[in-house]
Amino acid sequence: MPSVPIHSDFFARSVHKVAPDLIGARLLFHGVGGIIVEVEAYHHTDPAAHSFRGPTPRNAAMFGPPGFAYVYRSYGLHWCLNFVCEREGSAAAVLIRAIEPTEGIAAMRRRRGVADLRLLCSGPGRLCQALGITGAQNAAPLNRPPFALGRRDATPDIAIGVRIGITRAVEQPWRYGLRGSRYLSKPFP
DNA sequence: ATGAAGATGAAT
DNA sequence: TTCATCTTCATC
Repeated sequence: MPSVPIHSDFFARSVHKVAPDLIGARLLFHGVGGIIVEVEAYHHTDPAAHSFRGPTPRNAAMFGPPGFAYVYRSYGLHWCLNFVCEREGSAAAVLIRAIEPTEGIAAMRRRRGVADLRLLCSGPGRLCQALGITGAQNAAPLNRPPFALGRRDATPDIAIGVRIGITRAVEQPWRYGLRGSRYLSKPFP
């Protein structure tokens, strides 16, 4: 169902351009997924970014070329999915924080152990569990299976806000969401 | 070698 | 608000 596929060039731009452009796009993994409704932008100049203090084994994918996944383990038990952006070495990425489930809902419910649509993918850890994404997908290319990304057809109403769970970084409007969506991890002000 | 913090989520 | 759960990275 991904209409027009998203290719690597899409990600070879400023992370602050890519992030809002991802709202409304379709993300599938093995045919399971939905519409991206919430993301956050991270740049290596940002103290909250994993890449801020230079390359490490964990963040290596962030320093690689755009159009690849950066998956990391959070709090020892959750996986979080990012899309690497900008030129190789720029170490910028967009954290995918929430999607609206549209495909493979039965599989998502099985993996998550809950039925409520709103609890399936409303959060970075939740959506990885629902789609079956793990560290095995770190550094995987986004432009070919099992990933499938589709462009949005119309520009949605995008809400802008500060990021979730970030206390040390400068307060900047680097969180983007589909305004009014019921599938956000947290509401926008 | 050691420890503190962490881009979270679920339960209380 | 608490806690589960454990990797990562900085520091000693």
